[in-house]
Amino acid sequence: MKNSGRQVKDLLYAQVARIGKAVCSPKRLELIDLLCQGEKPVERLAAEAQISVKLASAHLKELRQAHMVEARKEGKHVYYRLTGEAVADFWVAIRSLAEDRLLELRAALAKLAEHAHELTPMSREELLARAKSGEVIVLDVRPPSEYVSGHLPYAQSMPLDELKKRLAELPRDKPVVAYCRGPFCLMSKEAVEYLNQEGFHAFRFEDGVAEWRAHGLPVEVARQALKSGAEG
Amino acid sequence: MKNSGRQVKDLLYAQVARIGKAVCSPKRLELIDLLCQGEKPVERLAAEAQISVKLASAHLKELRQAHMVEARKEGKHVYYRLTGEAVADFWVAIRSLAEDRLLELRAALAKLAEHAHELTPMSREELLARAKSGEVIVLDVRPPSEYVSGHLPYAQSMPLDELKKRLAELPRDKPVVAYCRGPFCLMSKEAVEYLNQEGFHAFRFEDGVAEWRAHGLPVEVARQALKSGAEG
DNA sequence: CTCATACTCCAACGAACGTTTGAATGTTAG
DNA sequence: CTAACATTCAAACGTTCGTTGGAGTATGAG
Repeated sequence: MKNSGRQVKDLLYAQVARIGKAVCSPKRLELIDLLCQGEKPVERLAAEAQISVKLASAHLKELRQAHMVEARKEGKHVYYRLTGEAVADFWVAIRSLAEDRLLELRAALAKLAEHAHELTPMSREELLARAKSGEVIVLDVRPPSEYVSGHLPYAQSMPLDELKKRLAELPRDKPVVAYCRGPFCLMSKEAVEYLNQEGFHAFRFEDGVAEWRAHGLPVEVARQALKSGAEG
Repeated sequence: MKNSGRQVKDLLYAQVARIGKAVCSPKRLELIDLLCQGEKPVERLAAEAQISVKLASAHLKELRQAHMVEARKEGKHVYYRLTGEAVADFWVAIRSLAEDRLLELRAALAKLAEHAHELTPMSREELLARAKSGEVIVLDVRPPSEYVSGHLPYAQSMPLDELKKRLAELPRDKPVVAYCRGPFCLMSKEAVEYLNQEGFHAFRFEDGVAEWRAHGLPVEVARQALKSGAEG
C-alpha cells in the first residue's frame, strides 16, 4: 500500500519530467521560440536555429513525444507547429522565471539593451492605445510569413531585409516602435539602431507575439499573404 | 556580426535551459513540490521523497545552482526553501502543461480519483465562501509544520496520522473537505476514503496551497506552532 | 520508370547525468 | 579537546543524451 503510493508518485513526477526533459536543451527552446511565431517547415527551423536538418528533426521528434509540437505533411514538406497556446505561454513562463532567477541572464539581456533609451518607454496597453490612435507607428520586422500567422494590432509588416529600401514609407515626425520575435531576438534591435542612425525616432519593444498574447492582449491574423515577394 | 548574434542567442537559450535542466528529473520535481509546502530540512525532504540524504543533497545543490531554492543553516540542520513564489507558480504551470499534453498523466490522475464522487464539486471561490460561512469543514491533512507555514483560509489542521483518534472533533452533519499537498499527493485521498467509510460526507479538494495561491486566492499563515506534538 | 527533394530512422561516438560509495567539513554537546 | 551528528564534497559506476554520418521513406518532376 505504502509502496504502491510510491509507484504512483514516481509515475506522476516522471510524466511531468518529460516536459522538463523537452525544455532542458537550448536548441529545443530555440525551436519552441521559433514555432511561437507560427507554423514552419523543418528546413526553415533548422536554418533559423543554425543547426543541421537532421539535428532539428531529432529535436522536433523529442518535442513531439512530449506532445508540445505536432507535424502536418504538405507535399514534400513537413510543417511543425505548437500543439496549443499553452505551450507558448509555458515558454513565456519559463523564460520569465529564468530572467527572475538567473543573474547571468539578466546581465546578458541588459547588455543586449545597452542603449536604454532605445527601449520602449510604454506599457503594452499604452502602446496599443497609441498605435490605435496613430500616434506611433508599429513595425513588425519579422519575415512576412510570421507576420501573416499573427501580429500585434495596428502593426505593419516591415521585414528587416526590406527596411533599407522601404525607408520612404515611414514618417519622420512620429515615433516608430519595432518588435520582432521576443526578448531573445535581435532583429528589432538591429532595425532600431539603423532607424535612429537615419534620423528616425525609433524604439524597440521587447515583446513578441507570444508575450503579447500571454499577457491577455489581442493578436491580429492576416487574411491573406502579403504583396512582398522576399521570404527567407 | 552575424556570428556574435549567434553567440548571444546560444548564451540566452542556454541560461533558460538551466531552469529546464533543473526540472527534468522526477526527484527534483518532487523536491520542489515538497518545498512548496514550506521550508524543510534535508533529512525530512529525503524521507518524504524516499531517497537517500546524500542524493537529496545532490539534487538540492542542482536546484540551488538554478537559483530555484536557497538554504538557511540553523544549528545542525540546513533548511531549504523556494527562492520565491514564482518558483511555486512555475511548478503549478509545468504540471498543468503536462496534464494538458500528456495523456498518460491524465490517465494516471483519473485512476487516482477513481471515485469521482469523492472530488469536491465546488470551485475555489465557492469553497472559500462556504468555508467562511461555516457550511463546510475544511481539513488540512498535511503534517502540522506545513500547516503552520501556510494553509487555506478557515482550514483546520488535522494531520493524517491523528485523524483516527481525533474523529470526534468533526461534525457528521456537515460536508468535510480535505486537501493536502496538491494533485500528486495521496494523503487527502486516504483521509477522504477513511472518513466516508466512517459515515462522514467527505470530499477531496485537489489543490494544495501552491495551486490555491497561484490562482490568486489568499493563504493564511499560522502565528505560532500548533499544540500537536507528533511531527514527522 | 528514374531522379531529386525533404525528412526520418538507425547506429555510434564522446559528453553529461543519476546514483552510490567513502572521505571531509562544519556544528553541537560534553 | 573529543565524540557524535548532519551535510557536503570527490570519485566511480552504468545509463542516457546530443550530435553526427549513413541508409531508408515518402512526395513530386520529368
